[in-house]
Amino acid sequence: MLKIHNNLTRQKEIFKPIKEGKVTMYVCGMTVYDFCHIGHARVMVVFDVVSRYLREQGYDLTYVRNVTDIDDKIIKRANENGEDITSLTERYIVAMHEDERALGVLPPDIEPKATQSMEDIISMISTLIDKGYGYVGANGDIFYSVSRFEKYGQLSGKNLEELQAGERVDVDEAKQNPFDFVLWKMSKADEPSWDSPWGKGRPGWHIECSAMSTKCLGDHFDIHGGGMDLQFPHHENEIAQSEGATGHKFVNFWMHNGFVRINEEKMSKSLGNFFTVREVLERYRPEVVRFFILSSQYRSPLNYSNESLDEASSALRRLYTALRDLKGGRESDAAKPFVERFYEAMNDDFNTPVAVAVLFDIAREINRQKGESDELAASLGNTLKRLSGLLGLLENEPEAFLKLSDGVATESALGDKEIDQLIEERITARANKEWAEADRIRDLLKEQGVILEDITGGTSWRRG
RNA sequence: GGCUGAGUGGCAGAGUGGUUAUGCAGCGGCCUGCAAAGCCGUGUACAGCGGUUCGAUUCCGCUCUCAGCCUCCA
Repeated sequence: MLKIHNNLTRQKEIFKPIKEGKVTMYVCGMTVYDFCHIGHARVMVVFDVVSRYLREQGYDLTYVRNVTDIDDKIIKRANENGEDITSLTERYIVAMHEDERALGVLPPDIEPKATQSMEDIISMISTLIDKGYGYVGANGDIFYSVSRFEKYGQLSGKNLEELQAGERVDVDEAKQNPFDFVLWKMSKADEPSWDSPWGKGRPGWHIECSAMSTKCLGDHFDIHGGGMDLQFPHHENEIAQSEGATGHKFVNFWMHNGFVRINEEKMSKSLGNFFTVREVLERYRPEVVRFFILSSQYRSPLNYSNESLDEASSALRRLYTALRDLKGGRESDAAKPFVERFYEAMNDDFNTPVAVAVLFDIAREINRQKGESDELAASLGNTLKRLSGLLGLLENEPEAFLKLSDGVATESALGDKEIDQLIEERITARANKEWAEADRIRDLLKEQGVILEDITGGTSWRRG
């Protein structure tokens, strides 16, 4: 029985979809004006695992993740580059898809773009105005009147009185209330714009998600996800807009993933302390990054450092080492306790660190069985591969994984053929009990980052 | 200031009212020509102070510390 921590109630609740057997999920995606950083990677990987698991549980899932391709930052960046916003956003959408594929993230079913959803956006704003939630501000922009929406603050646990006490909100004369937010922003002469009943302009940030999610999934859907920082005001505003416009409940389960941190501080564009996915992938293999992300629970903070990535790499090597040299075979009942624990962990709000711990327990059992019962070892190996596959892990060939190293430094070192050649020479030396020569070759390879393992029936190698 | 969340062994990271997380690193042993890998064993961990309890790291209160949101942000 799957339980999900619902941020609307701040507790774990038994997950029950609106329509039996079907799940509808919307995740706030990227604003495409730059490369994705590791924080974005976490959202992608976390909800990729959620979607894989829901499907594995037999649900017919529709997974929507939007692309924000019109916004102030995009306009600013395009101006700085002296290019059209479309050429800017298209370039970064391609880059985002490359990053996703590299990380083994399966694409969402629908990936709507704000610029292609103008009709729905305008229609929702019209409805909001008709229902008295939207008004024309002193500057011509259309605003949402938060005081009209009684439940405003339900998701973030804030109320308007407390918010008034805050000092970080701009006083804008055009608004009736400082917490009112823009639904439609009038464009200046040289800005990209779309026609609307209120004049040429562009949508506010929050309205696009309300419009696209309800368009793709209906007025009421199961899961809405995104980063912690979107909880307020973005998701709060989405609820106000959607429920204001449709008149009924918007989303049942709200899921927010924790931040990636660097030195205990949030990684973000504005702080400038971010690493892009492609920078990290120059140094670590995609699966290592994925393992790193899944080694902590999705709601916890995740501290990024080279040490953590190195550790993820070592840990993954242990799993692949267990899978090495296994024969094929079917899964057996012997795996049952492990399988049960794995599902129990996943059912507990996607507790991937515990699920991963089970993978290590299976690996230990495989290692014990190797030589004892190769059949059982192989069978457990299949279980290990199946379960890790649900996390998008261990999908490479063990030999292939072990023979590659992280980083580019060792790429230019010895090629596989030369390594095999030296190993042959060493095998001959060992056969003649020329230990000094055998050790010389082993040390030589070690200097090149190649570690030998003499196992029964031969010598295998890996890059350390 | 308001509102969240968190403080676990050398590090990372789960979890629990009384019993082994798991991984990385360390130490001892087995295996090995020697290694590597693997297996076995090993570390008096739960921020502090009170309270509830037969018993609390786990529940309650207070204190301290950290992070996040309250402005764009995954």
